[in-house]
Amino acid sequence: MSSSYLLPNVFVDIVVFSFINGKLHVLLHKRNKSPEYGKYALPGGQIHADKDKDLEVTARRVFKQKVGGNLRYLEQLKSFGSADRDERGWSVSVSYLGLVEHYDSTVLNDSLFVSVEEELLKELPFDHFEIIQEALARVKNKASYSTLPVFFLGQNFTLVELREVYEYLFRVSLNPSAFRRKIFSQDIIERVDFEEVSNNKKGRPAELYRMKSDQLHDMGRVIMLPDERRGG
Amino acid sequence: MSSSYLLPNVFVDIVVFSFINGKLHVLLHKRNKSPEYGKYALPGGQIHADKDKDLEVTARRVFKQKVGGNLRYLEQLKSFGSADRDERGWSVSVSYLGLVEHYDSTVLNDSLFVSVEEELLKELPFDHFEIIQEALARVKNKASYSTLPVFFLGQNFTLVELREVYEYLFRVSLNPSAFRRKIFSQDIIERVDFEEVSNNKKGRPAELYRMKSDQLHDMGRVIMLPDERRGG
DNA sequence: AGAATAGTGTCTATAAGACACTATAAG
DNA sequence: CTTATAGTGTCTTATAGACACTATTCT
Repeated sequence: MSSSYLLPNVFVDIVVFSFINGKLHVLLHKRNKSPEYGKYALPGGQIHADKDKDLEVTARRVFKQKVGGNLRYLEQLKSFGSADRDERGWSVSVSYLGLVEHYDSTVLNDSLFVSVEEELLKELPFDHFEIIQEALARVKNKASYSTLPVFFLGQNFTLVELREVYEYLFRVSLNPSAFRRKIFSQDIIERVDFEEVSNNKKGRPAELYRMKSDQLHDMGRVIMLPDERRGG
Repeated sequence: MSSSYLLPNVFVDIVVFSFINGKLHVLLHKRNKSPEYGKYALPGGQIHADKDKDLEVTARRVFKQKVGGNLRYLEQLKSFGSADRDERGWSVSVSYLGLVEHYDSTVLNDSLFVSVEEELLKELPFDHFEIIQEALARVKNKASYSTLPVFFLGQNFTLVELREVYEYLFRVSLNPSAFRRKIFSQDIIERVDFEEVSNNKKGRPAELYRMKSDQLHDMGRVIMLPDERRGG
């Protein structure tokens, strides 16, 4: 029966990634409660039984309250539950993966974006480093066969911008010609005609594109990964 | 703080698939508690805070206690949590996906295997039908680019058996020649030399193979799916 | 004009699909 | 020998990588 066993604490934590200055960043939030009071950690919270219809609602509410901004993409990542991940006892973290568009500043509210390559992430409280690694693996895996990276960009984007996200994620240099062919062979993006200039740089200005629908789209395989894919 | 909000009930439920008589089956277990006492549902249970180190241990314990047998594969599927999935109030089901080898019988203990095409699955308690659909999607997705289907088969298997699992999952007819080429182009299986006969059927007996390691292996893409892949 | 960046055309290499062919068993 | 099933060889087709070429902007 439901009362015969100790109930674990349940939290919903969110790994929010953004692509800033050519590198992937993860959003951390300063804790306002003990334990680990005042330290930076993944934004998270508990279920409000009266307000939250389901887990995704909890995730969106936590993001809105603690961080704010426009979540371009959200999916459940994985649940982490064990006797020792939290000093208060058995707990479960239902973690979500969110993607947001590039922000000019790297600081907002009590939150900040930190490069995922930052060594200090290993010092995060609880198992939040492990959760971030899982989220990174998910992003790479999904990017390898889908248009996931468009959610790092604005509504309109250039093919060069899109290609650079893939190139960063997989540490490869993609052939511009093959990349365009791959993208166009699917019926997923369309030209934004009006106002086609995009840059304040030199050189030929790039054409602007946008997704035909805001959905994740399978592309079969964007690039060949040497030996990396794995799924959760 | 941990005490300021109502704690949801947390369950661990397992979707166990097996490939029996050419069709995918899911394992159901007769409930020995209310609610839904005596009805069939996914095998599941609660966390034993003293015995269970983490969620996967809980899943394996539940499987062992309620069903028993050799779990060839286990991975976390997804967590389902909402205010109304269980009449007792807010609850979270951390669900797992398990694969077992074909059983001769379809009945054991208080469990039985039911074809995933069975209409009656829609009548399962809670959101168990939805969980099964999610598990099915995961299996198909993962099978489309990996050797996941070997976990439906025994230690040794023939290429025809393996191909038939793929063919069933994707409702396609795969080219035997192309299939062999694909499998052998990866360095993942090896001949079992001794005792190479495999059948009591007519025709040329098939060669036996086994995985070189018991790990899931990425194959890039086994077949082209028309438009189906999606990930969780 | 020259530099810088964006986009195209085309050859080649690789892998998948089609399908006819050979191989090994039972009756 | 016939039938049934397993496995091979090879032609064709689709797609990815390489890379030279054209296009458009700025100074």
